[in-house]
Amino acid sequence: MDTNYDPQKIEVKWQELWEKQNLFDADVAPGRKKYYVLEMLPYPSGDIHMGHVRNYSIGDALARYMSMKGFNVLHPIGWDSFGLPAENAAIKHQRPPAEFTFAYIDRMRQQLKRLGVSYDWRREVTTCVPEYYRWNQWFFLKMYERGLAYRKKSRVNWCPQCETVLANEQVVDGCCWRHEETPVVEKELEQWFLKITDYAERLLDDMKELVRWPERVLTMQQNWIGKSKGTEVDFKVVELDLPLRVFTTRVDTIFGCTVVFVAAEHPLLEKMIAASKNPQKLRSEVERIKQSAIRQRAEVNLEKDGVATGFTARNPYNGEAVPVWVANFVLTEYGTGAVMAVPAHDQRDFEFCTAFDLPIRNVIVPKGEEPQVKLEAAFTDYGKLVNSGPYTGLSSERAIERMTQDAESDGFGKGTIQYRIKDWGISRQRYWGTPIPMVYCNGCGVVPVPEKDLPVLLPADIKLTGTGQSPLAGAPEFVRTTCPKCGGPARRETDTMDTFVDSSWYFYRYTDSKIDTAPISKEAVDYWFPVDQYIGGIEHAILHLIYMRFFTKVMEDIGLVSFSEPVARLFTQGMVIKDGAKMSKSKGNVVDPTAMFEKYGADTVRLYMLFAAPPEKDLDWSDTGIEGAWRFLNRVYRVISKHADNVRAVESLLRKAPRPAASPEYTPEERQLLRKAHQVLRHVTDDMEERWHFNTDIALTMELLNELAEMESPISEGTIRSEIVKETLEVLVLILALFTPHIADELWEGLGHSGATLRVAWPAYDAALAAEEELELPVQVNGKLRARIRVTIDVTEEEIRRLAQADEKVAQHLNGRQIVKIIIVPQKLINIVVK
RNA sequence: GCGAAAGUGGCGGAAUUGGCAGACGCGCCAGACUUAGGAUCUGGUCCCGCAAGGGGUGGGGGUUCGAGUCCCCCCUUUCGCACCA
Repeated sequence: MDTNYDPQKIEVKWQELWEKQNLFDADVAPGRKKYYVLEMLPYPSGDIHMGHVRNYSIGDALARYMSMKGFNVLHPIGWDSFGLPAENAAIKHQRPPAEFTFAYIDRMRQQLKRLGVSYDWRREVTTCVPEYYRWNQWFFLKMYERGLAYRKKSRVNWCPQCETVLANEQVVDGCCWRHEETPVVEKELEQWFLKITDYAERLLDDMKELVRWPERVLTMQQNWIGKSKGTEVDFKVVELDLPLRVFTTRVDTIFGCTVVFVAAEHPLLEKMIAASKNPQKLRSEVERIKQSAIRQRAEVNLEKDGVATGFTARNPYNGEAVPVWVANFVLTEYGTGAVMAVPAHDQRDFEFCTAFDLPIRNVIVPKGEEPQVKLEAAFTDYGKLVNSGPYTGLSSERAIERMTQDAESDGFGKGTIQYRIKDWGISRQRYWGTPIPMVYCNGCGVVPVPEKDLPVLLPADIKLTGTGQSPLAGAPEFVRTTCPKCGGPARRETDTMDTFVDSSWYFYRYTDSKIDTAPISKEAVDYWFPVDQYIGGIEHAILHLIYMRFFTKVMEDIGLVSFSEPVARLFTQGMVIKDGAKMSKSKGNVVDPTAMFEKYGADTVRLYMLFAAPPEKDLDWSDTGIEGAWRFLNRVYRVISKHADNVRAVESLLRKAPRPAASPEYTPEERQLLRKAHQVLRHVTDDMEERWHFNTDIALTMELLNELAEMESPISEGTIRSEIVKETLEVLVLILALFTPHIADELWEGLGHSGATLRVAWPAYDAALAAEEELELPVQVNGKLRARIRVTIDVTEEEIRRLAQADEKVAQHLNGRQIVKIIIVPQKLINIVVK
C-alpha cells in the first residue's frame, strides 16, 4: 500500500473499477428481496451544489447498507430538465434551451460520478426528451377522458417577470416563488386544470398509510388540503328576491348575524349594481374594494374595508333582514364567496363591525356563565346558545347538528364540506415544457390528439422572446394542423405543461426507463414498488409530494398500478447553510462541491456532510470542520496501512509455520478491542435500520480508530494477535464503506481482499463480544454523585450495597445519618437516600 | 392569528427507555518532533474555587430517590399556512 492517502488517485481508480464491473446495476429478480432508494431528481442548473451532495450522500449510505445486507437495491437518478431557467438562459444567449440543458446534464453527470454515488446509470431518466414527455401527454389524455383534465376561463396568478401563469402553490406571500420581490397580478385566461380536488378526500384519507412519513409533512399537506365541515345557508336578497348562499362552520351563531358580506367578485353584485339607486357610485366603490382585496394578497393584515350595497338579506332562521356589504377580506374562491357576519363570535367580523359601527349581538356564552353585556373581542369558542329562538339553551355542538338538519328539511341549506385546495392549473405560456396534446377545430371544438399520434413534438427552432403569450403561438408550422375528428383545419394548443407534471411520475419510469409501448412496465413496477425510501428537501412537502400522490391515485383508477401510495417512507433532510443563511449566489456564500472534491476528494466531503449534523437538521458549513474529516481519513489510512503490513507479514509467517489453533481465551487487550469493535458495529447496525444519526455512527467509528491507534506495535508486544487486529480493522473498513466508499475499498484491498466492499456481506455484530464484563457504577447519596465503584457485570445487589457503603467518600456523606432507602438500577447506578 | 419543530460549552453537536450532562469533532492552551509548521504526535479545555466543595441543559414552578428527558406557565428562534368564514 502507498504510505500516503491520495484521494484523487484512489477515487478515480475505484470509480473506474465499479463502472467496469457494473457494480450498481440492478435488475428485476423475482423471489429476491428488493429495496428501492430514491432521491429527488435534480434540475440541471449546470453544477451540483452542497444540498445535492448531502442528499445523495445520505441516499448512498442507505443504498450501500441495503446492498451489503443482501437486498437487490434499485438506486436511480435522472434530470428534471424542462423549465424556466433554461428558457431564460436561452433568451439571453440566443441559443436553444435544449443546448444548455444537455450540456448542463453532461456536466452534472460527471460531477455526480466524481462523487461516486452508487447509481444504476442505465436507468437515467431525462424529462425533456420525447420518449419521456410523450407519456405526460398520454397521462393528460387519460385524465381528459375521465373528466379530470378540463379547460376553463379563470382568474389566474400571473408573474410579470416570468411572463407566465403560476399555480397557487407557486405563489408565496403574494409574490412569485422564483421572484420573491415580484407581486403576482391577476389575469383572466383560458387554462387547463387537473381535478386534484376530486382526490382531496383520498389524499387525506390515505395519509393513514403514510406512517413512515414525517409528521411535519403530513400536517402541512393536511393544512394545504384544508378540509372543513360546515353548513350552507340560503339568505334571500329581499329587494331582488334572489338567494344568496353563505358557507359557515358555525351555524350555531347565526342568530347573532347582523350583516352579510360578499366578495367584490361575487356574481350577484352585478345584479345589485344594476338594480341600485346609484349604480355608478356602487360600481366604483366595489371596484375600490376589489383593488384593496388584490393588494392584501401581498400585504399581511391589510385593514378591513368594505361598503354597504344598500340591499338586505333575510336570515332564514329568524326572518330578520340584515344589510349586505362588500368586504375586502372575503375570498371569492373559498366557500360560496359570501359569509354571514357574526361579530360577537368571529374576530374578523368583530373588527369590521366595530370599525363600521354595525350592531353586535351576543348569542353564545361560555358554558355555565351569564351573557356578557359588552364584548372586548369576539368569543369564538363553543358554548351555550342564548337569544337563539328555539335553539336557545343548546350546546354549540348540538345546535350545529340540529340547525343543519332543520335547514335540510326546510330546504334552505345543507351540511357540506369545503376544501382549501384548488384544482391544479397546469397551463404555462412558455416554450420549454411538454406541449399540451389538444387541438381546436372551428367545427368540432376542443379535440384531444389521438393516442397514436403522440408525442406532439416540441418544435426545435422557435424564436424565444420571453414576452407575452406562448412562444409556440409564433410558430405557424406547429400551430397549424388538421382536426383528428373531421380532418378540417385546426390549430394546436400552444401552452405547455407545468414541470411539476414531469416530476409527478418520473420514479415509475426508472423501473423500466426504455419501455416505449406504455409509460410504465407493470412487471417492473410490481417488483420494485413501492419506493422503500424517498429522500429530499422539505421544500417539496406540499407541491411535489402532493402532486405525486395524486398521480398515483389516478394511475390506480386507470388500472396502471394496484396501490394508492407510491412511497412507503419519506425522509426530509435539512438544508446546507453557511453564515446563518442558505447557500445562494446572491448571498455569495456558496461552497462549490467540485472545488472541495479537488482539494479533499469526494470521501472527505461526504464524510463531513454526514458528520456535521444529524441529517434531518440544517447543516452549518464550516471550513475548519471539513479539515477535521480530512484529518480523520488520513489517520485511518495511516493506521490501517501500517497494521496491514504487519498483518501481512504475520500471515506469511503463519503460512510457513502454522501456530497451534488460536486459543479461545482472549487476552484482556484483545477482549477490550473486540468489545469496542462490536459495540460500534452494533450501534451502526441499529442506527442504519431506524434512526439515521450518521453523525453518531461516525463519532463511534472515530472512537474505534482512537482505540486502535493506542495499540502501538501490537504484534511485537504480543498482547493482541494479528488476526484480532485484522478483524477489528475489517469492521472499521466495512463501516466506512457506507460513508466513504472509495477509501474503504482501497483499504479493504490493502487488508488482502479483492473486489468492492459493496459485495461484502454486512458483518453481524456479536452481542456477547459487545457486552461489558465489568462496569463502573456511579454511587449517589441523595441523588448527588459521590463515588464510583468497579463491579463485575453479574454482581449481586447485596454486593453493590456493601461496596457502595464501604467507599470512603460515600461513608463520609452517610456519616451519622439514617438510611431511608437504597435504589439500585441494575447496571446503571445506586442511589442511597438518607435523612 | 393557527400549526409544527427547536433552545445543551467559544462553535457543530452527543446523551436512543426518567439514571454518571457535554461523547465525537472544530477551535483554543501547553508540550514533543522539527531549519520550519497551516504536517504529525502527547496532554489539557462547562463555570466558580488553591482545595474540599458548589453551580450548571432558555426562564419560573411541579412530579420523582433521581429530570436535558415527564407535567404546567412563560420567553426566544426557525419553518409552514395565513382574513379559509
